[in-house]
Amino acid sequence: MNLFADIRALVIDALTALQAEGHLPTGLDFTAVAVEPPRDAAHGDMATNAAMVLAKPAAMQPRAIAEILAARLMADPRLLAAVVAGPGFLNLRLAPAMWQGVVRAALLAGKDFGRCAVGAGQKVNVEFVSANPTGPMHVGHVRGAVVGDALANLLAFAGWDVTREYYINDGGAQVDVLARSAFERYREAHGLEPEIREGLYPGDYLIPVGEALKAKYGNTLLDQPEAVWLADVRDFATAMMMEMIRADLAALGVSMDLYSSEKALYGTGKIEAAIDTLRNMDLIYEGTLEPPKGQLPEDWEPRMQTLFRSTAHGDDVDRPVMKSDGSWTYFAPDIAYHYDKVSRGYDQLIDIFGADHGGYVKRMKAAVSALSGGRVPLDIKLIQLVKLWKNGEPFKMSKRAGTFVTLRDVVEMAGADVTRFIMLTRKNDVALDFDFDKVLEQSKDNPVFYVQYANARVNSILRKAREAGVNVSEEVLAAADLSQLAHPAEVEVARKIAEWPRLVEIAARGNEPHRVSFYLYELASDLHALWNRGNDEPSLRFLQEDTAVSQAKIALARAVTVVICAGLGILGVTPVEEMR
RNA sequence: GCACCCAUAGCUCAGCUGGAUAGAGCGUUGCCCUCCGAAGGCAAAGGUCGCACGUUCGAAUCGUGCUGGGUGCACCA
Repeated sequence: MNLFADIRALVIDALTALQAEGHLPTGLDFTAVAVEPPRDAAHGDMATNAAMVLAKPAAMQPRAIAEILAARLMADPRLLAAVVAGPGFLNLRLAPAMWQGVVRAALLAGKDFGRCAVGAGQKVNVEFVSANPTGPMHVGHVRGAVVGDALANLLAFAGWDVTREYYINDGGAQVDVLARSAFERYREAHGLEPEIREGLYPGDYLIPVGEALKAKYGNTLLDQPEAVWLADVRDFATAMMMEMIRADLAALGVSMDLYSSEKALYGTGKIEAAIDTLRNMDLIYEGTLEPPKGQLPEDWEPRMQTLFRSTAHGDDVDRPVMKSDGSWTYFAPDIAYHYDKVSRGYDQLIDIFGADHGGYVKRMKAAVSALSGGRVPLDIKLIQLVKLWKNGEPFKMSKRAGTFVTLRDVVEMAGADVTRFIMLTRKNDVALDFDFDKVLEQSKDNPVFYVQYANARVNSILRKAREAGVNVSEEVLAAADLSQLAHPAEVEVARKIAEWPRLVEIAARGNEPHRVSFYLYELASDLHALWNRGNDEPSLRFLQEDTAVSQAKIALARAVTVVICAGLGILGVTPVEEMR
């Protein structure tokens, strides 16, 4: 249930009735009519802008519309008051039973409270992480992994049919470098001195790969030329790297539905087919690009290449799909890969990229726009950098890799739950500070702690209630006499709970999982505030002499954790039942 | 030179696809623990929403042009 949607429907009904009675002209478009929480709670429970957005098309004064709408709405028992305010706002005061109904609805729905169908079962593909299979995942990947995973959870919760996908970049030059690096470790495994030349991957994580190569091939590759072993070693090493990456993702609580391989596109005609499709639309041509404006690169020279006319779909310049030597650019298999996703019947594609891929956005959107005939929208989320801090200074060194901080370093130091939550406390296109000292602190400054603490407090209430012999089973709480919850401080909490389904919709529509984190923090604050008021006003404490009253108050608290658990579930964070 | 992102309180940041007097935390200041729910609570001060035009009943939000910061910019992946 979404109380805001319910009340909006009520407003629309009233407007329609007013039309039928001739008080409003017919043919009005109601899509802009909104029912929202007012910024200031003193204005009421909900506010509608109906009169203002309809004033012009109806050729009436906004306040006049608001007046007749208010009179009409007052006939409904669900509303206590409808007051015209300001330029034509209509402030609505809901009957207490409405808020109590929200609490009950939350208890009955449990972990599914807020689940909705705005996605309408549409198929959406979320591609994220897609780290090169050349080493362990590092900090730079963590945020993208968390955002992608949480977004996928969110969309699924809001009624989309979600596929999580990882695109393995195993077709380019970097996996050849990996193979050469691994080969040196293979030689090392045979007691030879490895030659980690400039440009090879120096990390220790390749030592086990060398050992494994030895176990598989013995010494048969030792003195062979690269041409003999490159392909085999490359496949072998890539597979091992992917094992490691899967384990890294698992440590962060991320699992993929599908791993797609770039290499698998080569030699199958898929790239050719995708390019041909574009060619048939007259979007592929042989040509020469203009030199870049401004400072000219030293070695610039005009080159005849195969180009994609991405400018026809919003890009700034056309982009090469084939190099002058006849091999594909990186863009070509990417086009084929996205064509493949489109062909698989997705209604919507989402790519989660690092911020350094900003220059890639327009061409990728152009390709998808062309290949899907404009049918499939592609949303690309660019993930800004995470800056790590420890002891008041930037944290750069990894004990494991020596050079870069790995995902494992972060998860081991902060824990997967804390890492995930903090990574979702900023919108994706803003840089994020991750301070190991602060995220582990047990204080109000730390949003993870604060939300978990709220959950733990409620669990402690439930425990105490049971000890006191109060029945707080799900059934009893859901059936409690909630008319006891009349105090403004309690209604405030119920009001926040009522916002949850609406927030899910907004966050899902905008592909913005970070909204969930902020909402949970606010909800936790409201619960803590109510708890604190119990210090001064014993009547607001959750445990009362009267069992029925206790049950009503505990039902409210329990509803808070229902929402916290649902929200944390979307974030992929485990709720904590007890603080230690 | 071009493209994309960012700019909101002293600091770190929210801000609901255009709504009312722009919010929260930290910090600052002032109150509140002999006891019953203080790993705290209550209250106050603090803003030309980077700047300038424009769109309209109404702009932090949309458009244009600037300023400042970040990122990326020919066959690299």
